[in-house]
Amino acid sequence: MITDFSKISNSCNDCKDIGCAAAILQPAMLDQVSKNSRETSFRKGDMLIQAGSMTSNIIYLKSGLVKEYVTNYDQREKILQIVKQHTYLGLSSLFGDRVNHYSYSALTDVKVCYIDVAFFNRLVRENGNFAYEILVMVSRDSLNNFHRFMNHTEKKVYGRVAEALLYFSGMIFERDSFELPFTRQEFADLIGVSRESATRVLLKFQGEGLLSMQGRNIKVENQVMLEKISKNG
DNA sequence: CCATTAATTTAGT
DNA sequence: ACTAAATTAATGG
Repeated sequence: MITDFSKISNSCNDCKDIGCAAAILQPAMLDQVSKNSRETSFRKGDMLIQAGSMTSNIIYLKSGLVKEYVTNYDQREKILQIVKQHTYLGLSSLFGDRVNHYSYSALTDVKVCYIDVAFFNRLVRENGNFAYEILVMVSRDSLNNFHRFMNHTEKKVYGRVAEALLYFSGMIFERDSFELPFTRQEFADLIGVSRESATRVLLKFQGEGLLSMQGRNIKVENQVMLEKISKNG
C-alpha cells in the first residue's frame, strides 16, 4: 500500500495505462474520472476484493496480474480466470448485483485505480461509446469463461493442461516462454484437476519435448502439438 | 544492516 | 501422505 499520498498524481488524461473504454472519453470527462478515482498499489499475494463484500468501487487494473476465484465449500479454490492489465474487476458483479461474487487477489505486484461505483454508473449511462466498450469487455469475458468451463466438462487432463499453457502463452503473456505466476496448486485449481495430475502431465509434456521448464519458468516448444492436444482432449 | 537459522510453503513421488 | 527443496520469517549480532 502506498502511504505517501502526496506523491500520487492522479490525472487520467496523461495515464499511460488507459484502457480502450476510457480512451474514448473526452478530456473533460476524463477530468471527472480523475476526481472520482484513486490509484493505489498492492503487493503480490494481497487480496483486492473478498467475495461477498459490497461493490463500493470498481477496480481498474493498471498493471500486473490478478486471479479471479471462488473458494469452495471444501476449502479448495476454483480459479475462474487470470485477469491481465487494462481491464476492470468486478463489472459483472456491479451490473448483476450489489455484492462481489468473486474474490480477487494479486498474482504479481499490481497497480490499480479505484473508481467510485456511483460515478462509474453515471459514466456508463451518459457515454454510449464508453458503455459499448464496457459491454464488449463483459461479453467477451463471459464467452471466454463459458467456453473454458464447457471444455472442462469434456476434456481430459492432457487437453486441459495444454489449453492452460496456450492460454498463458497466447492470451496472458503473448510469448512462448513465461514465468508461471503461481504455484502448481493454483495451476491445478485453474484447470480443475488435482495438483498431482497437473504436475504429472507437465512433466510428461516436458519429457515429450512439447515444452521445457525449470521451476515456474515454462517455454512452449511445440505449440502446434499442444494445440492438437488441447483440441482433441 | 547482514548472516544464520527456524518455520512455512511448494513440488514431486 | 510423505520428503526434499525452496522460499520466507525471525533472530541475534
